[in-house]
Amino acid sequence: MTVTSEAVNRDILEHVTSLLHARGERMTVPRRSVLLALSARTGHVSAEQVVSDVATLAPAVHRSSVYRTLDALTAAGLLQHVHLGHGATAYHLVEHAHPHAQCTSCHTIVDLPTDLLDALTTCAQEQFGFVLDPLHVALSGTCRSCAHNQQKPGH
Amino acid sequence: MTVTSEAVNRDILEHVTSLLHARGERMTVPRRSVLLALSARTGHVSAEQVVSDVATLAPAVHRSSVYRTLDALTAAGLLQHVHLGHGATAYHLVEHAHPHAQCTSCHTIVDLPTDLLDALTTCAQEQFGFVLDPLHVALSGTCRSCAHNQQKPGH
DNA sequence: GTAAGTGCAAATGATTTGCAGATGT
DNA sequence: ACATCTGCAAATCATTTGCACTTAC
Repeated sequence: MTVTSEAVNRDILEHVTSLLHARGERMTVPRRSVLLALSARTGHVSAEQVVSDVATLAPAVHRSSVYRTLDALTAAGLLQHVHLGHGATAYHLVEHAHPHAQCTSCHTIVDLPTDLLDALTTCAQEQFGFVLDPLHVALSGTCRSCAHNQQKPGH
Repeated sequence: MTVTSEAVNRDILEHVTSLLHARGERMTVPRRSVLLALSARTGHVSAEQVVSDVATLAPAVHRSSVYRTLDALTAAGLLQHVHLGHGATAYHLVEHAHPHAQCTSCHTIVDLPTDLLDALTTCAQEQFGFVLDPLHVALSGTCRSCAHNQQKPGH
């Protein structure tokens, strides 16, 4: 399992490196570390989460380089971010792309199936000419367990 | 028209005052100013927008009082806020409640009909037990004119 | 009179930026 | 070599908070 995931990481690194080169950009220590940190976590990660993960991988890497790397990888189309109502932006590799919803009470992020917003997207497009990007902001509401446990959601 | 809107404001103020009193809270200069500022603008306003509007109405009112008032009015159920992907939170009186979408390119906020997310809301509830609050975060995407003018949306 | 609310200044959290020096290709 | 990146420190933007003082009721 460990060997396999290392192999996967190596493939990812090679792939990303050539993508960056194609854009006249470079593979550097901060970028490598951010990629490792991101692929080590399955889901959505905040920038600060990446910062602290990277801190253990490569302590010399500065917080601002992490932010810049996140931007660079996003520009390269490898990364996406979701704006959460509460708190910081969450990042994830594009492979895991899917819509999200965040519980306003416990702040848990719920993953939604890719097609859940298809009808809405079509509708918004046809009726308003608005081309939705359902991945860019998390929906908001109350998750199953919070909905059961309480009447007055927070925030 | 001016007389009418003053009358409307007076009614709103009376209404809000009694609502606050019912909660053991008070009607104060900052709160009055914030209400006036909010009702003067039809749509969604950022906190900083309110701060600057209030600054002309009542210069002594401090920025932090505006934020606290915005919270208080929200807690009292008179105000709602929408988290926008780009930039600050937008506030609006509950009367104007409806879903929003923000263009990632020009950052315009588009108002959506109240029922547009009904199907999605039902679906999320039935399939995931997630109770959506479609008003709490703005959807994201590209507005009609930006979609026409370009292929590569910003942000 | 007294709790609720305020102004102020300082703190916070997330993110950005200018710049001089380091590094990938 | 030289442009791309980085580390650092400082700046910024939106918002919050502790505290002594006002004010609405």
